[in-house]
Amino acid sequence: MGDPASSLHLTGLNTNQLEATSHFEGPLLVLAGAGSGKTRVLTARVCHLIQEFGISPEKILTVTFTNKAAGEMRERITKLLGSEPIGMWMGTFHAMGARLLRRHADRLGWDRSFSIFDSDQSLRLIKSVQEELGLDLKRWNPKAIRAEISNAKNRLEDDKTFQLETQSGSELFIRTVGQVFSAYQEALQAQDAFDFDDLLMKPVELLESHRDLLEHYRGRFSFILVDEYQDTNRAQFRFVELLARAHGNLMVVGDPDQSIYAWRGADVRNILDFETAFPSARVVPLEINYRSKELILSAANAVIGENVNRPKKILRASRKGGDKITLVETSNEKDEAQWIVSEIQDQIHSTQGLSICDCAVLYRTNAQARALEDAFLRARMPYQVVGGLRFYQRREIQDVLAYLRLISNPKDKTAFDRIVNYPRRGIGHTTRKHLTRWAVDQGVTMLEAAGRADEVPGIRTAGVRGLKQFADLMRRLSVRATQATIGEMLEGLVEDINLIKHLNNEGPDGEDRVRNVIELIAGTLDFDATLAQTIEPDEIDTFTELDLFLQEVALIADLDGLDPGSETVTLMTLHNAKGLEFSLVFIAGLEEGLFPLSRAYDEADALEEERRLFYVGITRAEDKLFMSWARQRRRAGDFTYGSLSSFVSAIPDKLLEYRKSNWLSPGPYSKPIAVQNRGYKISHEQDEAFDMNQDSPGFVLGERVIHQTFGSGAVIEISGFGRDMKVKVKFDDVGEKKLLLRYAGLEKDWP
DNA sequence: CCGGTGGGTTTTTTT
DNA sequence: AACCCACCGG
Ligand SMILES: Nc1ncnc2c1ncn2[C@@H]1O[C@H](COP(=O)(O)OP(=O)(O)OP(=O)(O)O)[C@@H](O)[C@H]1O
Repeated sequence: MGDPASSLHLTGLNTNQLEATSHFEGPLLVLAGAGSGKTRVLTARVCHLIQEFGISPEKILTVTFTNKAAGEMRERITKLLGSEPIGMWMGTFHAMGARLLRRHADRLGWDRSFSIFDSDQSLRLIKSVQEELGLDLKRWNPKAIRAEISNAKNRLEDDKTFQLETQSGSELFIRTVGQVFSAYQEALQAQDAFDFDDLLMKPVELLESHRDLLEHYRGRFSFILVDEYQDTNRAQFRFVELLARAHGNLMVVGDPDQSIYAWRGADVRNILDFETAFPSARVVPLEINYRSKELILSAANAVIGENVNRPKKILRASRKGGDKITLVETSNEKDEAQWIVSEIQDQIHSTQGLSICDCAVLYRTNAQARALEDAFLRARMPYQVVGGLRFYQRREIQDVLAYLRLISNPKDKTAFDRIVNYPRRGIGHTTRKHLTRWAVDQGVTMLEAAGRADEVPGIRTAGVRGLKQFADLMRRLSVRATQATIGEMLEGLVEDINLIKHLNNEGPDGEDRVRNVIELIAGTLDFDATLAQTIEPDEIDTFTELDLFLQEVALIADLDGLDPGSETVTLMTLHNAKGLEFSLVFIAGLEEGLFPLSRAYDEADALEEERRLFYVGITRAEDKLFMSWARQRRRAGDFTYGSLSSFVSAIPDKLLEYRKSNWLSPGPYSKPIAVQNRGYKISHEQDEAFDMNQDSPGFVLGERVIHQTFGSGAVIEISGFGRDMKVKVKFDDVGEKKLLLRYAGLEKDWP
């Protein structure tokens, strides 16, 4: 045992926190509310295991929600211990899965330099599979199919299981998904690729089907810790269970009230039933919130108390008092954004030591960031947006990365398809068709076929030239890849294909794109695989730097880009805010229909999840919380008229301070509302929205209707009202669909 | 083969 | 409003 005086990680912990931290063997559940120190305890326990119980770091596996969280935790641990926990595996489930697969993918029939497809690439592949199967993209929404496949994988159902379970009695849509699923999975394997969900599902398959590996990793990871356990799905549970079942040294930490990912397969029962799954579990509650002022916490508790479906738990504030929560009514989203910006300015001026990096603006949908950004730009206040369109998802970045992927994995047909004609090489639809057919016949990769384009029947000379040119280029790049660093390679690539010039010729957005590409190169110049923490010292030679670079890039999450030290206000969705804390928090867009989102009205579970999201938002605030809503908001082209979110009514009046924006409470210098609003055109749809009942045909349950694409069917459910009115129709051919009445263009079907 | 145009669809949250 | 796709003329 270490010297107690050196046990830095224990200082300041309360009794329960200490109990959890010093727990040694056997299952441990820390189920506690927001800001009670769950993450801190988990960090401390890792230190304790190493320092007090003498556990070697390489025996420990810690799963966090983001890579960023993993990095920060590693840093904290290093500080607390005075040395780095070398050999410890720490990261997201996806990163751990990828790491495992890098080592053993060959056992499943994949090459170890497999590609990882992000959701965009999955979608592309699904579309191309659909095309091959002759499934119309309009009628069978590829995104819906992707979601269905993704959910299945998160339930650990592979294509065969899925088909078996849905073969009989299922609607046509589901059976179609099954069909696409199989072809999609086949295509993935054919090009040595895994999608995001495979990174969770395949490791389970790997461990279940290979006893020796299971034994090995069970022995290796004698202690397993999982943060944010309330948002794990079935595949993740199984992964943990496989490794931890035998020794039971599993610590999970979470808060059922912060479960906000059920929509992507997370199952809160994982944490609720933990004691059933691991009967000998010790349970430690944490009941003191150290983050938020008492007043904020009271509001949070009142809000979450409205949820029926939850285990009650205690959460008391250690920080007494606090300012009232400011609730501000604004005229529209611009007004709201301006109000927020000027309030931040006021607060910074009036509060000693407060910096703009202590401020965060949270919202329900990414689209809301636009108006906020405008306001911040105009006020010249620095800000950073987390999420939205990611850097690595931008077209020009993906184009460049596709070149790298194809070098790393020549079978990656999705990458090939993306870049074979970018920049233009005169290769079109027909050429591709011939080439694909020939490649399949000969059993060679597309790249090899391109190199032998002159042998392929049916391709015109221009096409042959283009293909050979492309194959040559790739050959040169591959040679260079063996000698140069990634940064150097990228520089060479950009030069070889004249990318900068091409982008500049593209018009107004070109300059931005050029800047992005240059930023990418700059970022790769100092990429160091050993620092990427993805390999063990003895494996360095087994993986190429390129593979690891691509892997890291594929797994980057929105939040990983967040720079907490920089002098900026942070703008992000409520989902991204989970686990973070800020002195000042603004929750924007608190309108009925936006937050909670109108789509959540139909199901009680969905509405409760929205409410938990609100709870997460409120509990991010340390000192002061602001909430705002707008009477009028532009959403996707047309106007919506909102009222204050019903969520707010759960907060006792005495905790709130009501305010109005300048536009709404005209001071001596502000213009009257009527003048301000004149800029907005009153559209026709707006009137429609107001008297939907008169303008749109009223449908009744059981009524027969006809839809342009889906054909005829019967109305089986009606929900929502006004512009949000929805009908569920059971179509004769495509099964059940929920449609937004104002888009659907349904007609009555008179017999 | 390419680029422009126009029509139709979409609106949630993310590893 | 923005995006994606299909179609058409050069
Ligand atoms: N015993 C303690 N004394 C003082 N401060 C503490 C104590 N325990 C935790 N804190 C502080 O409380 C804040 C919240 O801790 P932490 O993030 O670990 O909570 P959490 O339960 O993981 O929160 P959430 O569920 O909201 O993510 C942190 O700023 C942490 O430093």
